[in-house]
Amino acid sequence: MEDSNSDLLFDFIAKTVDLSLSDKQSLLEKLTIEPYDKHTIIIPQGQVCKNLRFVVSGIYRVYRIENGKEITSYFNYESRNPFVASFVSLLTETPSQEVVECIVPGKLLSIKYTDWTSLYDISPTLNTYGRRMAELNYVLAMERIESLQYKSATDRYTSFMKLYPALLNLIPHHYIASYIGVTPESLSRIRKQS
Amino acid sequence: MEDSNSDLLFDFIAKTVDLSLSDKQSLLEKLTIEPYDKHTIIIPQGQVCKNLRFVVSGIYRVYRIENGKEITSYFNYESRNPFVASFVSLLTETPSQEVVECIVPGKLLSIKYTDWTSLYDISPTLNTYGRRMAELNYVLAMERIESLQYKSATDRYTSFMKLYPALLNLIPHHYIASYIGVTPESLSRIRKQS
DNA sequence: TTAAAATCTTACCATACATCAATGCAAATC
DNA sequence: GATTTGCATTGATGTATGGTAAGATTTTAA
Repeated sequence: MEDSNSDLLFDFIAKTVDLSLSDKQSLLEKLTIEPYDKHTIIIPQGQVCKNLRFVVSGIYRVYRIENGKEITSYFNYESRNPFVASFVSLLTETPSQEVVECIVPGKLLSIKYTDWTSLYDISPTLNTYGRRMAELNYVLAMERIESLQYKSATDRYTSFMKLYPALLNLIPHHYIASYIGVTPESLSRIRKQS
Repeated sequence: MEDSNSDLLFDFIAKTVDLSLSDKQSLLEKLTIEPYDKHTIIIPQGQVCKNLRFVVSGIYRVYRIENGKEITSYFNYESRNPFVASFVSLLTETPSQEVVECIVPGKLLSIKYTDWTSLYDISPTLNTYGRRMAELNYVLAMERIESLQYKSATDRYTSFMKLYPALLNLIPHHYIASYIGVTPESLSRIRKQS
C-alpha cells in the first residue's frame, strides 16, 4: 500500500507515543486501504466488528436503530475522532448494535483487530498506545454523559457547534439532531432561536 | 500492609490477566490501606486526583455539583465497579470536576497513580491490564450514554435496579435519582407506579 | 429537464419530567 | 424524650421536548 496514506496514521499515533521504525513496519504490513462511497454500510447491525479503521478522507457515522429510528452515536472524520469502528462490538466481540456508514465518500485504512492486538505483544509502545486510546475514548464518553445528563438541548447544540463546526454544512441536520439527542423538528426550533 | 486486603485486589485483577508473583510483589510495595467514615470527602472538587483506589469494603459515590445540585456520576462498591477515582482527573491530570465521597463506611486500598503507571513500564501484564480496564470503562460508559440517550426515566430506573439491586436499601434514593438523571420527586412517582 | 425523494421548517397539540410547596416520617442530635 | 434535620412522598402547575402533519426547499435520480 501507499506510504502517503499510512503516514497519516503514523503521525496521528506519534502525537501520543514515539513509534519506532519497526513499529511502523509491523503496522504497515497489516494495513489495507479501502475506498467507500456515500451510504455504504461498513458494519451492519448484528455483525461482529472485526476491523479497526482510520480515516484518510471522508466522513463516517456510527448509529443505532431504536424503534425504527436512527440515533447517531458519533461521527468520524480526519481532523477529529479518526478511528472508525463499533468499539463496543470490537472490544467485546459481540454482534454490533451499531451501524457504521460512510456519509461523505473517502478512504479508510483498515487493519484486522486480531492483527492490531497481536502487535501489542511484540510492541510495548503500541500496547501503551492501545491503553491511551481507550483512556481517551473513556474521557470523551464521560464528557458526553455529562452533557446528556446535565445540559439542555440548546446547550448541547452550541457545544456541538464548537466541537464539530466543520460538519454543520457537510452533513444532514437530522444526523446532528439524533447525535445531540433531539428530534429534527426540535433542532430546527433551536437553530431558529439562535 | 495486610495481605488479606490486597488479595481482594489481586483476585480482581486476576479475572482479567495472569498476575505473576513479582507483579503482586511490586504492587504490594506501593499499596496502602485507608479507612473512611461516612460523608468523608476523598477527592474534593477542584483538586487533581492523584491516587487510584480499590474498594475493600464500604460504598462510595462520585458526583458533580451543577447549579448547586449534586448529580451522581456513579457508585463504587466491592462486588461491582470497585475502582474508586475521578478517572477523568486522574487520566488528564486536570482539577477534578467530580467529588468522591464515602457514603457507607469502609476501607480502600490506595496507590499513587504515578506508582501505578510506573508498573506499566516494568510489567507488560499490568500494562495490558491498564488497557483492559480503560476499555471496560469505555464500554460501560457507552452503555450509560445509550441509556441516557434512548431510554425513559422509568426504563433507566428498572435497569438500575437490575444492575445495582444491593444499593437500593443501602443508600438514599435521591442519590439514585440523580444517577438516573431525574429529580427525587420524579423517582418517587416512578417507584409508586411499579 | 423533469420527476421523485430526501430534507428542512413551521404549526398545533400531547406528554414526560421539572419546579415549587406542603406534609409526614425517620434518623440523628441534644 | 424532645427537637432538629434530612429524606420520601404527594399535589398543583410549568416547561421543554416529542409526535403528527403539512408545506417549502433542496438533492438525487430518471
